[in-house]
Amino acid sequence: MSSEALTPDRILEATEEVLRRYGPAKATVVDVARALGVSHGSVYRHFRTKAALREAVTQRWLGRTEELLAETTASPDTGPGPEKLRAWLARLFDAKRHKAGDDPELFATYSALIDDSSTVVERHIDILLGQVGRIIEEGVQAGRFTPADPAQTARAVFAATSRFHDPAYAPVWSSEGIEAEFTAVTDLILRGLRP
Amino acid sequence: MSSEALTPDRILEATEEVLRRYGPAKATVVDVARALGVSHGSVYRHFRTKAALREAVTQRWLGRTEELLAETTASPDTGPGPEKLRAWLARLFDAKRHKAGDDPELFATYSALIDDSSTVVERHIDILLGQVGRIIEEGVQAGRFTPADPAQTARAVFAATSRFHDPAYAPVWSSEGIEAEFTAVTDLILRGLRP
DNA sequence: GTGATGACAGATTTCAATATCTGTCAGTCA
DNA sequence: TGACTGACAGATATTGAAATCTGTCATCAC
Repeated sequence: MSSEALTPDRILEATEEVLRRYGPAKATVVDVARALGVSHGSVYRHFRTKAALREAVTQRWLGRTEELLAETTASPDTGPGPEKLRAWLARLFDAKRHKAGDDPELFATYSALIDDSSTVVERHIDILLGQVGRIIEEGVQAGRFTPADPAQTARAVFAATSRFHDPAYAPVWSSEGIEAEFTAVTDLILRGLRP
Repeated sequence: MSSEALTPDRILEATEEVLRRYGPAKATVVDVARALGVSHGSVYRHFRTKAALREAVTQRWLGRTEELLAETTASPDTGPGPEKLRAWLARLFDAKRHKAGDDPELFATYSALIDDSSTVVERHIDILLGQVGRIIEEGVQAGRFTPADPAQTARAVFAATSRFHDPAYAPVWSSEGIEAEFTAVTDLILRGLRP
């Protein structure tokens, strides 16, 4: 029926659209197939299970944030160490907050998907931890951070800022003093990292 | 029927027992009344709604942790500032971890109750924040912490250690490197607080 | 009069019948 | 030949009728 070949990418595009429309509870593989004008059997040719399809679309969503933050990680515009780490954390918080605030339903949808895609989430966190680790390493080499194991420190920084990136806390991201709280926590961490 | 007078305390005792037996989804006011050998109308004489009963039993549960930590807060055994704050955070983590690990079902039960007792939880957090604030104040006065607004700093410390006291993270409290992670985060925070 | 009861209305939950969905695969079509 | 289809079995979700629960209150017992 369709003029274009059926590719994993087109299926993911359609899945996103169907999830946006029906939400995670109601979206079915049949819906996705219908949106593409094919039978659901064809979708199963590209994704072995519905869970695999959901994971792929979740990975894609998380990947966008990873790419955005990779820019900050690689950018030479912000100085090494404290400036870059602060910028990175602020950008992560900002990205999450906008995802949650701009389209709460879609955010809730992906939060639900995330709850049963633990492998994908672990991969995502590993990538973010890698970025933080590199920023810390750079800061240590520039003499702006006290020397310490970058991976371990990255984990601590990430854990200490959970409140500002873990979707479980999304409800408080729009509350009154959240910006001040973010600044207070970030300041505390950066003070803890200085030589 | 019963030999003793029906008091709020006896009702809370029975409610805890019923919750332990049936879980939060199945426990009914009728069950509580049956456990006490009275009609459910009598329970409503002491608690206006089932929600009020649940909140009271939740408050009681959280209160036990508050009392435990108040000991550490008031104790002169640990030195002021870093030592006391570290001891307090460790004890909080320990208390939560044991609650979660020793009786996972009961912990899940109270976690569910907590989800719809936001007022009670806010009060609980305020009390804990007050304790941390006092420890910080004491530390500042002893010259062991850098001067700063104690309430604001307490909030930051509490937020930065969420991973080790928020029930949402209970699943990771029994994982491999959690102790090392706790130490890393605590070290980072204490470094950030020093003068 | 104080404290407890249990019948009751409306709200909520349970349960089983019914419908829909997932994942497979033999067969179709170009 | 290789992408695609659609009928199918077993699993999961929906639905609505029946059962249970919450919260009230007229009445009872001491």
